Order: sequence, then structure tokens, then C-alpha cells
Amino acid sequence: MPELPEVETVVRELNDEICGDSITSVEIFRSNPIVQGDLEAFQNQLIGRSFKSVPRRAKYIVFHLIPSGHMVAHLRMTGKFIVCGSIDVPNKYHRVWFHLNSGKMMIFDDVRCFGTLEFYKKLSDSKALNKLGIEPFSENLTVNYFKSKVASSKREIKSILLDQQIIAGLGNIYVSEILFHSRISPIRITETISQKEWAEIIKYTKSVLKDAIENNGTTISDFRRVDDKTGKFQQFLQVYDKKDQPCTNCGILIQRIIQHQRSTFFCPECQH
DNA sequence: AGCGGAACCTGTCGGC
DNA sequence: TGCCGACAGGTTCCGC
Repeated sequence: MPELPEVETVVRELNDEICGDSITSVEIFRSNPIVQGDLEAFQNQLIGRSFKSVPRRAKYIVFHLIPSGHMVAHLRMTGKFIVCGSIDVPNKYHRVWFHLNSGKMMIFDDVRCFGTLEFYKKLSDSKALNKLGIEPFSENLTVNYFKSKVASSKREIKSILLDQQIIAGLGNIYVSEILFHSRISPIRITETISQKEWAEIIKYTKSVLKDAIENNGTTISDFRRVDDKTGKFQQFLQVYDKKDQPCTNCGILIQRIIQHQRSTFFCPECQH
């Protein structure tokens, strides 16, 4: 589920579903390592607070609460939020249940238990959020921003685009896609990227994410149905998970390589 | 300071 | 059928 477009979709749905509702109780079925620290404190800080708004910051979900407080969630690889009517029995992967005043429940579900839930009285206390670079849709994402940050970097461009401290929100799937559209090889050393190429990267970062958000909006708009990997979302990908399939542009077979222990997919003919 | 690699968990899939 | 290794959309921490 979780790259920026999916998180954006979830956040939009959560805003519709839970804003104005308040938390009456919190049941934790498995905390480690999802909820850090004192579980009772975590529960007590949430109980009685209501949801004011649920924005996204990079791939983090921020629940702004009243009276003032903030729950920061990260879905990592397999986390999900599900909003549903009251049920009695948790399924195998339900980790936390939030019972709401309306009678609904918000469920945090996570197969691999990589996801995180944290409560902050002051949002500025979140080290993770403080470290993040700028948003992909930010006006401040310019050629000059990249040049000032990484122009002389010897790292591969894929590594730069995945670096959340530089640009926050891109994940493994979309970096492959963005570089394909930009016609730039994922192994290019960053300092060799020209002004014109940076402009392409910025352009396609925005357009690929925008298309994906629109796409996911239709595929998983009803996120209470637990289906992540279906429909238009898959069709929209040009290179990710397409090893040995013909490039949609030139017909040469897409290659898969490993960079920093993660798969990268690219067209050796179109991307330089 | 900045980088690459291991670690955190559990499940699925393909090959033998 | 069963076992085993490779792999999965992310981040943090540790050592060099």
C-alpha cells in the first residue's frame, strides 16, 4: 500500500471518515515494534481526544487532535488503516483498534509490524518529521534546489531521489518510474546531471505522482475493502516489476538491477 | 559528515 | 508435497 500516492489516498479517506469523531478507547493487540514506549501513556493520551484533521507529510500520516495533540503514523511496507463499523474479533494482522464515539472503529492493520504509531504533544518533537526534505509538490522544488543540495554528489541519482532528507515522499516504485519518464539512467552519478535533466526529473516527479494519486483515487477509493495491489495502479506502471518485458517506448527488454539492496527497473536503451 | 549495509518482521512465490 | 532461498512498496542504526 504505502508510497506517497497511496498515503495521500488514505489521508483523504480518513479526513472524510473520522474528522469530528473522538476516541473512546484504544485496544493494542500487538505493540512491538509498532507503538514505542509506554503503552498505557499512549492509550491515555488518545482517549477523549477528537480528530481535527488528517494531513500527510511525505509518507507520514499526521492526525491532528483536539485538545491539542498529534498522532504520527507510518505504514512502512504493509501497514493499513481501515475504518469500519463495530466488530468483536480482531483478525490475525489487526495490531491496534481505535474505538470511536460514533460507533465506528479505526483499525491499524500490519502484516510485517514495520509500521509505527507515535503520540506527540508538540509536533515539533518528532525527530522523523523534522529531518524531512521538501515535498515533491512544493514550489520550492526547483533546479536550483537540487543543484544547491546535491550538484557535486558522487552518489547515483536513484539514491538521491530516495533520500527523504532531500526530497521527502518518493519510494522505490515511483523513482524507477520517474527516471524512466525522464530518460535518465538510475546509475547516473548525480554530479553529471545537467540543468535540463534536473528540470525533466522535477517535471516527471510531479506528473507521475499526480497521475498515480488520480489512479489510486479510483482503485482504492473505498479503502475499507482491503485491496492494495489491483486495477489501474498496476497498468499505470511502465517499468517497475517489468523485468524482461518490452519497453513501451522502444521494445528493448526492461532490466532489473539491485541498488542499495533494492530492485531498480529501467530501459537500457531509453535511459542514459 | 556522509555513505553503504544490516536489521527490524512476516508472508509469498518459484525452483528443485 | 516440502523445503529453501529470494524477495517484498521503508526507515533507523551502526560502523567505516
